[in-house]
Amino acid sequence: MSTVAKAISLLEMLGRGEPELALADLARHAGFDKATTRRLLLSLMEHGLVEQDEGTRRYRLGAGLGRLALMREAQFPFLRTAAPLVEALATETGETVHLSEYSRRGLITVHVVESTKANRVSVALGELLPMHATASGIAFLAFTEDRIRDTILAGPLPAFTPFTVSSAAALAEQIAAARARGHSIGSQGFEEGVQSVAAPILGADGLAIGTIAIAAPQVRVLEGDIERYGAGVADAAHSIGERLVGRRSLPERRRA
Amino acid sequence: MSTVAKAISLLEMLGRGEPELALADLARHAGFDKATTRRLLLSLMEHGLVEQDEGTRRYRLGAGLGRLALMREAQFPFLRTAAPLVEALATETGETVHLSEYSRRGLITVHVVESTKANRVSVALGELLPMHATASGIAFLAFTEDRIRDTILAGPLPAFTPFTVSSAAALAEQIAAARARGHSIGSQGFEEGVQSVAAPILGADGLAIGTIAIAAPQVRVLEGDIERYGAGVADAAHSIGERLVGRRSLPERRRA
DNA sequence: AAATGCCGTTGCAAATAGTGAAATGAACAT
DNA sequence: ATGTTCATTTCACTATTTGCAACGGCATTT
Repeated sequence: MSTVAKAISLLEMLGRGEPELALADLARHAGFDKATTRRLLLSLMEHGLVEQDEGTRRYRLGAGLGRLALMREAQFPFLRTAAPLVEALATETGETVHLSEYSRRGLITVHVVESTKANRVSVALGELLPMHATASGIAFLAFTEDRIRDTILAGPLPAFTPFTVSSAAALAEQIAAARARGHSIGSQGFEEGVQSVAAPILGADGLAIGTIAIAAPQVRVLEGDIERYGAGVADAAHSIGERLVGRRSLPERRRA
Repeated sequence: MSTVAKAISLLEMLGRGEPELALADLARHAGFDKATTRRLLLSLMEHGLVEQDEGTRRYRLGAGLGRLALMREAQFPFLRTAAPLVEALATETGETVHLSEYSRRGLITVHVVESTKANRVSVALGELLPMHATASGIAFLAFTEDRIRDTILAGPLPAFTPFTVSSAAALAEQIAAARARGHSIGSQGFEEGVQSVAAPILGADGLAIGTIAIAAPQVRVLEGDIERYGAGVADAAHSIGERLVGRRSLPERRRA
């Protein structure tokens, strides 16, 4: 395991769970020596990625992360571009709408507008969505490179509910259906009683860079809603993709 | 230089300037070997902190940074708490209001609401504000630990304009005045023709964790405005501090 | 078309940086 | 007071990281 990987795993550990962690806890959970852990944290603190409470000596994520995230957003305004469409769709449907972006580790929930109804689906910001068990994941897989899709199909497919699609064959089928349809349909794959619909947001190369999804309590999803929602997410995803590609300040690619 | 520090310096390099950089450029600017640079980038990519364009093979900041930043914001909701107050102050004054948070490297601009007037002050999101040359910096230094203040006073004080306070003695005086007044006043220290006023946002321990500032073109600042703005930022900063400390979901500290 | 230059990628020996056990000291609980 | 827990420091050891050099692909130039 590379030193950099260790440092990053500490960051993730600090992100998940308690707002502040003590050195000993971090070392124990990470499986590193206390001395090692501290040196890594010191390096991270040096650059503002981690902060230490002066009083309790405990560690937390630092403001430098926000800075890097802001700079990325300035270079590639995914959230700023997509947020208005997410909000519009939420208003239109009255259900929870969430936006996610692809990263190596999975789909990251970057924006959520929750339904105003009492019985609603809640999605945590920053949550990592499993590729095989969510509508967003399926929608993404349907429009990504073969390499990524194959990796998921080959890997483990843990079941989160009794309804999770956990065979590679069944998953491949769902992906193919989503590709043909333009949007995916997820039924209680990640959380019981939740029905969702998602569409891929395509980048300049025609591959998915994220997804937009509607999630609703199953009991509220009536005849025809799925189709309406499907059209809704597909439209929104399309608009986001177009705005993103148009606004791109990136120099043109070599190969298109 | 630790490996982790090298990796982070690559992140910062990717953040500053061009949205995407080639391996050779990164290696050249960072002063690392091409092979080393690539291996570091590979580690960062593994965790989603960096992404690579499939076509051009160039690197950019990754979505994983946004994830970590979101998790931090969930644990310590600085932006969410402060943003409404920033907006209110901007509406009230009609001038640009910006919010910054302390990090090891300096004050990070995390939120900006620009004036709607044509002649206005623009502040870039994610920008690092120099401690000695901005109203925000002075306000922060006036309410932080001696250690941090002394480090700045001992360090270099580069002049950004002919008006930048660049002697330690003069700076110490400004800091003392700001502490007595409760807010700081900056006059063309960072950018010519810009007048600004800032107040520190205090954390649970009574030390500054960030600042809120109003920045206006000097020509528009009339008799009495400085005092009004000073009271405005001080009030806003106070409200933010109280909400932040109150809402804190952190366990109580050992030492108060 | 052949050649040149640039870039990303890979392999390998040398060396630097990272590692872990143990000791120290400070804070807290009993 | 005493014992326990935790952060911090030290130091010899080892493994990871490093940089050179060579390779192959791609684009532009001769």
